Amino acid sequence: MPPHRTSIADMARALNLAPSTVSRALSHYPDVRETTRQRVKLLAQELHYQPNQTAVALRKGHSNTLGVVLPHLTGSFFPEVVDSIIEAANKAGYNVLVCPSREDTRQEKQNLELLANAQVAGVLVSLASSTQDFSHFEPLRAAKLPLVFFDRAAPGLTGNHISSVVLDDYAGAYAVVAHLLAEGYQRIAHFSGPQHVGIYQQRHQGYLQALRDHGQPYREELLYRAEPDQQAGTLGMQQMLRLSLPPDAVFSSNDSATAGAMLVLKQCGLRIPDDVALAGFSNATFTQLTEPPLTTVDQCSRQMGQLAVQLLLTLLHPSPSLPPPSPVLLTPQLLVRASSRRAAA
Amino acid sequence: MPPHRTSIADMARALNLAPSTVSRALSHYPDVRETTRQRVKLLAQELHYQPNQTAVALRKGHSNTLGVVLPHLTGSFFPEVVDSIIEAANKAGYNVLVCPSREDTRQEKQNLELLANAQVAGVLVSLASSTQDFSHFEPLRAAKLPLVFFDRAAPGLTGNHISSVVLDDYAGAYAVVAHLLAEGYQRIAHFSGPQHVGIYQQRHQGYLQALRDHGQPYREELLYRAEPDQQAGTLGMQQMLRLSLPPDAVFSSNDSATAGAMLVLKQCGLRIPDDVALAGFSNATFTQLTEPPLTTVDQCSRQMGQLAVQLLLTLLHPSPSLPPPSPVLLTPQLLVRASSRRAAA
DNA sequence: ATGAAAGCGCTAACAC
DNA sequence: GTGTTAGCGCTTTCAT
Repeated sequence: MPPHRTSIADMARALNLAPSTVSRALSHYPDVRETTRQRVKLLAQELHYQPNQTAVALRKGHSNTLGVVLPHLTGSFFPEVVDSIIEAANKAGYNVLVCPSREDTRQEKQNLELLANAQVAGVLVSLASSTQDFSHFEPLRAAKLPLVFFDRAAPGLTGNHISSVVLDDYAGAYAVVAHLLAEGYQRIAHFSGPQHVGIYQQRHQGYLQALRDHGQPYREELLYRAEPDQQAGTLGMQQMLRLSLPPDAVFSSNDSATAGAMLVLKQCGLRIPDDVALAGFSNATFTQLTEPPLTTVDQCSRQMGQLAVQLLLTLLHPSPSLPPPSPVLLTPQLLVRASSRRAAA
Repeated sequence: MPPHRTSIADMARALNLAPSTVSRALSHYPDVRETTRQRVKLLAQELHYQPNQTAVALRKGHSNTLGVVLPHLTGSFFPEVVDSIIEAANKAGYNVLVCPSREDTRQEKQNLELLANAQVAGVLVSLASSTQDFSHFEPLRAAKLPLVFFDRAAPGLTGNHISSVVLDDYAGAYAVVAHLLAEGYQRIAHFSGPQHVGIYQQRHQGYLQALRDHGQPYREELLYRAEPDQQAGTLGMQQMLRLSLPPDAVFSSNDSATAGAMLVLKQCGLRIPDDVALAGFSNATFTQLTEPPLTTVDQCSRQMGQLAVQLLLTLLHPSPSLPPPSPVLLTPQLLVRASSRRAAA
């Protein structure tokens, strides 16, 4: 016979009680005689009773699961965020459904539908880089499904059941460029990403403003724009080296692209940071292990995941007195390493 | 009013049909008049009908969700495997619930219960390193819940609804050590992990056998054993350098530990591979970016994830004619890089 | 080819 | 304090 998962009905029968009483005894319902509660709890333990979460979810209208929609699981940033999200969610009694969108808006939309159909209690989203239009969030918004954006948020999408936690990318980028200028670098190139992605736009703006504030001209030929992966770093660096006046420093909006640039420089026999300084963004694991170690900006991945869950939990259990939580802006930390420290001149 | 998700009952009412007919029209049930099917499908599209998966799951006894239990999401191996698992699962119409055990058997057990309660269709598991006893798998086994182990499998746990895909760790380790010996290294140290974890045991055995087959003695002082992370690599390397006869090569059972060893060597002013050669295991992303790039063994992460899902799908839809799938053993590839290539003597 | 009815396991509203 | 009833949305007999 198929090994039977014991149900509330089973226990009710065995104890000569109504299913509702058993249910009440197991939950925090107050008006149950203490002896009854004990009898029920004892039997439940004996039979290893575990509630069928599917049934609970159907009854309650939502499950004990949170959905995460994110661009991908490559690099170290998103895996770290997901890990901390899951840790925080589990601690609060939630499971986590992970849905990578592969940077594709269509997939992102499909993931959101899928999560809605799975009756998740709430959703955590980091936008695909191809997403420019946010209409696929309307159904969630209409259904008032609690939603927290992390790292890549939809600008202007707000509401009582929506919040976000993002990095102050502008400040991070500004700090990098100010540091490079302070070290005496003069021609600072920037490898940026698609401009409709907020984080790349902000990093680009931080770069521009830092140049302006320090009286440096903006040189169009020192900007390279592409989805900032390792290949982009390679191509960008090659292009820069063909200039009649190549840059003496590169600030890349992503560590992977920095890695690509580094490989090109080494192949050309150029020294880092003597000939060209390098600085990136994300604090990827490998940045400490390269030669020289790479200057970068820490993205507070674990803190971001924890905060995102915390915000979502607040949205899930709204306090009638307290106002809905405000969006959170994390201040990133500049990590200066050897790749951008001018050797004593 | 709360925005109402349209249900089958709604559509039945609107079309003057029975819910059962609407359900049949939407599924692949044959005996529905074609015109009826069209009417239903049209309305479903108009109203953006999406089946409530919770209800489907409760009815069917299992959901369209797969569970993944794995040690952690750090490094690059597990994130890559998870990513490929999710990709393959989504393609087959399944969601994925990710449950890290943090290398803790208690958490692993709890995750398994949690997944069982969530009525997942099947489970993919990579064991926590602290797991030595497998009794917490008995309930799954008894419930005949389809189960596929990946990378770290439970030895001896088999059955009609259980399979596995693991790497030939023994062969990988053997290849590394054979390569080091061929390059002329004489005193090859090994950084291993907990011996009850199959993968570390196998890598250790491969190391020993390669030494034996090449007539090399086994020197106990050249073995360092610890959970092989970066810190272990640091400590292990420091310990080795204090020996009167330090090793001229280190084979670490994990790339992170190799990184730790590399940092120590650089601090001591020792050259890689001239003074000490390095080789690791996993093909972590950073191994190509260090100076020198690190020799390692590719773990076929994406292939492993895909295969694991494929096996699980086979278990989910067992063909009455075909036998249950055999465990898969993947042959890893040795990636020789500069960290272990003897400079021309 | 379609309808009626039952039930997956649970909880909440309403008796008493 | 406990029992009775209903219903979450779906699929699947069984009947016609």
